[in-house]
Amino acid sequence: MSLDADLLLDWFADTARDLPWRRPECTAWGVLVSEIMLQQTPVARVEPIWREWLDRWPTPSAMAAATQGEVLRAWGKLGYPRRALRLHAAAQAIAGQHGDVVPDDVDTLLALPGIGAYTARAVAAFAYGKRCPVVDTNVRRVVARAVHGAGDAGPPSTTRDLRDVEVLLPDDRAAVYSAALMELGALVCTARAPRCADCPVFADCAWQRNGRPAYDGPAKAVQKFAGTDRQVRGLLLDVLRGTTGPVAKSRLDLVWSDAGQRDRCLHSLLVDGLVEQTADGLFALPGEHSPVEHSPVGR
DNA sequence: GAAACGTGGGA
DNA sequence: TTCCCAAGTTT
Repeated sequence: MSLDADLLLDWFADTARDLPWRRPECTAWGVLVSEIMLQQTPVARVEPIWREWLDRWPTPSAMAAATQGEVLRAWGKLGYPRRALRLHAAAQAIAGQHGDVVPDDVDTLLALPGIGAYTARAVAAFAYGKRCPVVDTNVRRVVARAVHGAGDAGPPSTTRDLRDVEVLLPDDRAAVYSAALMELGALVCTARAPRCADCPVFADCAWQRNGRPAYDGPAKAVQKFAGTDRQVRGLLLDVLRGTTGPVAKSRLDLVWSDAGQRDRCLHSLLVDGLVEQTADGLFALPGEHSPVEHSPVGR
């Protein structure tokens, strides 16, 4: 059983959001930037930052010439700032080794930093029209329901997930079909309270035929945030983003009362390359000041 | 395969 | 207010 491609494509043509990275004039670089930003981050928060980035850095080589600190500041509060560092590194690799052209094949894309199974195929499909399965959380949910008749997707398995979608892809317009599958999951077949009355493939849906059973897979782990290192790292980085020059450790000490956790987080940020210690012992975003050579983190 | 990794909005 | 969730990748 499969999902009617014509119904889905017609629905997509009528209903899809007019997102800037879907416009025909958007470059492959614009698509890549959008895909990295959209990893775990909602469209509404990505769109304004994406516009700033494409205005400021319209090509991989333009971004490659920026410092890491500039990139991290421009990333702002999108979250998971290592994505910004990896995108910067990817831009340098594309500029230096691929003639400033975003690669169009999945394996070459996979070799770039920050690009995994989803993003590589999303770029190949959406920027270059390749016929390859593009599987994100939306697609996994749509397939779990409409094809397998389950209440929701179980734990991810890249091999199985790719195969599940591969067999659904039509021979032509496969890239648009993938975009439509994602859009369906984002707008109609949502995690909570799906809008089945508006679904273009309602008639094909195995979950409906099954009597809409509840999800019966293993419980999904809920991520805590308050009090975690993730929160503390975010607070530390936010200080450095908001200042022009390097800051003293005493300034960073103000963001969290637990000294042990605070120092552990600062150290991990240094290890991750998100923060640098300057020659005079201050702390700053990387790439904008002469860094200390050998002795990290004083106390 | 599990855990770590930011942030904010909607229910 | 608390909890869930949002176009994942890396180790």
